[in-house]
Amino acid sequence: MDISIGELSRRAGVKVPTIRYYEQVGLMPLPSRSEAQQRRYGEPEVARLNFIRHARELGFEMDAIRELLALSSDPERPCGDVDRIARRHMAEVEKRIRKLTALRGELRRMIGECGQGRVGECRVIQTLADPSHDHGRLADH
Amino acid sequence: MDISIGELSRRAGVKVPTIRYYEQVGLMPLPSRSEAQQRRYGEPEVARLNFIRHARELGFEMDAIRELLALSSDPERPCGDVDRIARRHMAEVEKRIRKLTALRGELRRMIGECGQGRVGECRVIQTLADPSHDHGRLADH
DNA sequence: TCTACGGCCTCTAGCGACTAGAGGGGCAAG
DNA sequence: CTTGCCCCTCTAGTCGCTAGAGGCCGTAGA
Repeated sequence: MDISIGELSRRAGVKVPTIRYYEQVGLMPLPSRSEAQQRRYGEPEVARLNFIRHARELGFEMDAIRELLALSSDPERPCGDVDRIARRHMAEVEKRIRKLTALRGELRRMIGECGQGRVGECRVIQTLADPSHDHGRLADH
Repeated sequence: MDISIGELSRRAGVKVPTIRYYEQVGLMPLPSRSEAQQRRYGEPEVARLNFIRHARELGFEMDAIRELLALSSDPERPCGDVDRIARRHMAEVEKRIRKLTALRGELRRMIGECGQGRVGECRVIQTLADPSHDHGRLADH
């Protein structure tokens, strides 16, 4: 117990300002304070912050992490909700992969057609200037 | 000629506030104005905005688009720079695809292990709580 | 004793690429 | 005369942080 924010940072692999930010947005609880008003944490906070970091690394959004944290606090609850959140996120990831793969294809084609001549005949520029393409809404990466 | 911002928006497939934003950040030029101070555009602006939209759909960042626009204005220049920008961008896209594919793999494994029991035994929660994983820096999508 | 260092504190602003909203003007049709 | 539509400017919000200013506190070395 009685861990400073710096040590929590080292133990969970999350930067100090990020921890304070998580506190601000309610992902981390308001910690107790030392006499000099410094934050003090314990093992539960280390675990919680590790959970958050790992979920962020897997690309879960903060709202989803909030849900997952709430769900994980009740071990008796059936884990259908957890599963649903994870599947929803995976569907998002797969969508982004499809989108990026399509982009890569078009970029590859475009670059392959560039004959290294002058900009006036450059296929890259011409492709970009051609208004007939439409890839639906602007990309979300 | 003498196209309103609304018609430019329709012709290029870019929302009106976005056009004004592009003007603000210097991607689109300051247009001439009607007597009532409304923006008036011509064909060159339609082409330029289409170029921008298409490049954005391909995921180019605004700085890269600025460069591409500058390069495309000189047809005599050899297009090595254009090619370099496009290749750099494609390398970025490929990096993101690799990252997301790795994430998908881990999500799939995690979800596959969930026995649909209670949260207490849920593999999804356990995997997230396990601090031993480290995927390097937090994901950039 | 002075001073440098490191860690902690709060608060504010910035990133990219928009999007949303407030609050208003002007013009044509019904 | 009112309704609706298009246009204007300006400000603030999105997401998940990150960077910086400015300051406190305690210790260790010269």
